[in-house]
Amino acid sequence: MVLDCSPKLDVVFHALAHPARRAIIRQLSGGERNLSELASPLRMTFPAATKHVRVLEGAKLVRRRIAGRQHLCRLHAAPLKEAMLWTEQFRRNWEARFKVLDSLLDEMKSEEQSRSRRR
Amino acid sequence: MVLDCSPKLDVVFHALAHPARRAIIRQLSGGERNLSELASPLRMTFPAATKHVRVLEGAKLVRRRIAGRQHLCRLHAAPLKEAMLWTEQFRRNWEARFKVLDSLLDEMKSEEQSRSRRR
DNA sequence: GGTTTACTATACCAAATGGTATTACAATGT
DNA sequence: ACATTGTAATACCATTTGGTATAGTAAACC
Repeated sequence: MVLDCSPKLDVVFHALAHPARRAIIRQLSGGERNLSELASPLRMTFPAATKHVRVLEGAKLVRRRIAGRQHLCRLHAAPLKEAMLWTEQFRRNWEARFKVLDSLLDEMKSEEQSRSRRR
Repeated sequence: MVLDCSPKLDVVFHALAHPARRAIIRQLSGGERNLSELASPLRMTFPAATKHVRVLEGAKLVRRRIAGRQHLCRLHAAPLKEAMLWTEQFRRNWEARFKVLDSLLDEMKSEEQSRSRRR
């Protein structure tokens, strides 16, 4: 079970709670970018933009490698998965036909398991 | 496409970025609760707890109805779905076998389309 | 060598956040 | 009538957040 008190979830959800940081994530989903490339589409100063990148690094959503004078960032989306798993727990609360979906989910799960057994 | 600049996502992700609020959501996923019930398991004063409930109401995640002197809260999980849809966009970035999944997704999409054409 | 270029660091600010304590009020129980 | 319960409202506090301006460093270029 995904615990509510996970400090990871705190920082991940907080990192996602700002449009600039979500825009950065979207940019990085297209591949590696340096800080200038990430900052330029944002309507703020460069230092402000790099602060947002630091927040994303704190949430382990972004990793940075230094190449000469450029700082190249890449997305590490694994924490997003954990965030989604927490959210997923409440799917039945927004899904009207949740019984149908639950059975479908179970079906897919068992199918997945039998597939991995065959491997 | 789910836009990064949606103010809804801001407030929803922010609402999720606190363990107390996630605990409240989990409690409410089990059904209606009044404020005292929500506050008692949280390690904080009552006013602090009700502030968190207000934040959740601001994110449209919680609705309140007043019955006598009790304020009964219920979960309205729909905004969680939107948050998950945004996150879902980056599934391929954490999923190793994303090509397999993408083709599966396309398959489901075209199946869905042909179903809606038949309707 | 000197000038861009890419980025960091620091200081500073206003506003929001997360909490407390306290007071007040209305509905309920005895 | 009175005490208790469930909640609101206010004031207050420390800390964090999101931004700016400015100065500084280090690599690349002419």
